[in-house]
Amino acid sequence: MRQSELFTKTLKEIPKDEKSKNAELLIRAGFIYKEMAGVYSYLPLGLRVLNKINNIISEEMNAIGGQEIFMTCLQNPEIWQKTERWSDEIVDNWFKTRLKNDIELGLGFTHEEAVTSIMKNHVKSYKDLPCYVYQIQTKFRNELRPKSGIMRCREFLMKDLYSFSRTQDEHNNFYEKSKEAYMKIFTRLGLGEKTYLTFASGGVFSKYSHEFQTLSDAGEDLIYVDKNKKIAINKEVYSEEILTELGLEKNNLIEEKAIEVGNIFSLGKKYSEPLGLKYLDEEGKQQSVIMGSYGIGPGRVMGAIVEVNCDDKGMIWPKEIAPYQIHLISLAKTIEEKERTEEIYQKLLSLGQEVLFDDRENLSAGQKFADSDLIGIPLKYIVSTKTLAEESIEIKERKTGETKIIKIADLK
RNA sequence: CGGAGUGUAGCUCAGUUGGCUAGAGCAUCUGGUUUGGGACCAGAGGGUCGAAGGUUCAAGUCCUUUCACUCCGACCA
Repeated sequence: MRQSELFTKTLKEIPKDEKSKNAELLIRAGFIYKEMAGVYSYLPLGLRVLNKINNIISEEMNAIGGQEIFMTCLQNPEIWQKTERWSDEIVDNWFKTRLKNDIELGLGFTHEEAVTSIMKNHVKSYKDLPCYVYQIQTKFRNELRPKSGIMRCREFLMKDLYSFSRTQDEHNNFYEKSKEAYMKIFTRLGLGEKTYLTFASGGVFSKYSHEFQTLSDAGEDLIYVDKNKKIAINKEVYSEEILTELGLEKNNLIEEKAIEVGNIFSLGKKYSEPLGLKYLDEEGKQQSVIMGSYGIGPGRVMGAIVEVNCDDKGMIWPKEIAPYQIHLISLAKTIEEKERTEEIYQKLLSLGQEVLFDDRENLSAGQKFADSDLIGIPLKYIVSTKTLAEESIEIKERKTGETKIIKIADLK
């Protein structure tokens, strides 16, 4: 991508109506646009990152047997009435709207009811189970107070997987597999070291649920972390009882603020029973399906990555999700130098590299470097009179500032 | 939803006890000089002063209502 053709621009100043680091940097770098509080659009650079996050999540969900679907935002009240989640007294963050004929609809804040209805058409026999479906789709939650930039929105993307199992053992088996898949995802996203499996309140059908919490001062949750055992307890369930249950000692725990980047729940028959999702077992008896739900918010994850990986100059993207791998910065002056820089760009493209090419004219080196630092692409490839004279390119790492010189002929 | 704060150019802000044609920096456009860490000179375009109503000879400024945004708290199935 030629930066001269990229429609987004960078801002020098901090937007007044954003205090969170993630929104400040993402807006300044032109990754996102704030439509209103808790509602953000993704611009080209931001969308590239978001898509890469989604791809990693999809790959890991596919790897444990997930089948991708795409459900609707608009929700039929009938199924939600069956689980008693339609009422505004019980669920206080519904967005609701109306058809022309005045019938009420909802904008989905989660999809247990919807997915269970779909599965009723397809799950009939024990032979159809277990089954795992997921989607990456927009959710709407009428939050009283959106905050923390893109980390707590009224409209946001969510990966939600739903598991359908025959027995509790079968469910538990998948539940454990999902924990591993989640840790793999967060490791690939560059959050592995700071992300802890965290015990949290479970709801009706299990004692605990599990959250994945990334340590950060920008977080909204307080957790107690055992860094050696790589485990944490959310303050909401912290007690003497859980300490003994998990074999943890008070002295080894540190209180930390953290961002909830994922969570997994055992749902039991909470939704399958009221909605009638049943199958016939080997003996021809009807059984209710045992369910689980597994969420990750890709937008929130993107915000968390910015919070955890930035410095006073801007963002620092991990390689696998950077909008581009290489920021080719042209400091060429003469026409001949510009042509040779263009050749380098073409060569990198032909090698299959993802390159943002800063080919903008009449900008000082300082401006280009400052923009590059803000955008946070992992590697700068700097081409100037000096480097061209030596048939070389200077490579500078965004994270460490380390530089090295390579020959143009050695590009790969 | 309770508390606090802020709304003036695309962005960040100034604007005195109400006073004449509402300003600056950044960004944008033109010309020139620059070119390895956010350069400089000259000129130009860009405003329903968040909105509605009111007081006044006169309102960005005072009053009433309202909307939006930020932060703290509550909430987050």
